[in-house]
Amino acid sequence: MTTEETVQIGAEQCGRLELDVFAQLCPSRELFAELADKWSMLILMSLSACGPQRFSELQRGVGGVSRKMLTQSLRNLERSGLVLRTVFPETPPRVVYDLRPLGRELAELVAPLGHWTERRARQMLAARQEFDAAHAEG
Amino acid sequence: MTTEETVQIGAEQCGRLELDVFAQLCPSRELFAELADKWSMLILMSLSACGPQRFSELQRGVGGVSRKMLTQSLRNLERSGLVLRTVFPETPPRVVYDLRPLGRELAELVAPLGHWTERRARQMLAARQEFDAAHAEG
DNA sequence: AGACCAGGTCTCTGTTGGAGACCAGGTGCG
DNA sequence: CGCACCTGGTCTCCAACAGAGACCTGGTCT
Repeated sequence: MTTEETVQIGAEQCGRLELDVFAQLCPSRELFAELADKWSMLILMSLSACGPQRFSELQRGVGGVSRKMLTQSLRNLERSGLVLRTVFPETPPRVVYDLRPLGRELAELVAPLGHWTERRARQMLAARQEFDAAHAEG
Repeated sequence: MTTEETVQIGAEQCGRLELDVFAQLCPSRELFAELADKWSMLILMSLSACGPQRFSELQRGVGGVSRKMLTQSLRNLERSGLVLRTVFPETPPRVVYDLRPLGRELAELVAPLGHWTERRARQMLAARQEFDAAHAEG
């Protein structure tokens, strides 16, 4: 099976019935690429762990995220129906983000990923040191 | 900055002992950022679903990945102890990648994410259309 | 001799992310 | 009155990064 065939089959399948994240042209791949991103995942985790939050709270909660990326990721999540954005027309303005059912579902799959990373971090860091040491000589 | 320094600073930022993916300078954040990436996740999913694979098989399996990114992602996964790379000194050369226990553990958390995306894709695409329609006028 | 194979690396260029300035417009402060 | 300040963004600029495609290695086949 050639690469072109794979892509074509993937596109056809996605156009008709099957959705396949492995297929470059499948819409589900686009969605997956958007969700399989550190900022999107950290935002979902923060909303899941701490409940509804304002823009600035999220920025503080997700260390190191720029306003630009926070805005962009939140827009995407909102657009795909994972997050609800509510504006309170006060002054100064108040905007609150919360998970919608779809987002809550996803957050429950993403959170374990964060916990796993924390639990296994030392092991992975040790592996890195070993790898780096082994490849320093050669 | 060495890994040691990073760990120390990160540890301080993270409250001395705790690893916290939300903290910008925590080593676990760096690991998380590396894993919360579409290529890394798709590679893990492919290895988990289809077993050990050669470089070119992975490239065919993970639609749209460039050799550069495939190499880079595989190196990272190998470095962190998630993936095992085995070279068979034949001609032409044969290189096989497989999951190590740590990688298999992670793959079992990542796979549901892919399946969820496929299962919910239509719903998310519908939400997008609605969102785009609502924002087209305004 | 020349082409071909796998599994990369190198170079160049277009896209993306981050830093920091700017904006709206209502409020308190002097 | 004039001015700074608040939030939740947007705009601009530059550095970093991802992708496309050329090149490499070195052994076999024609």
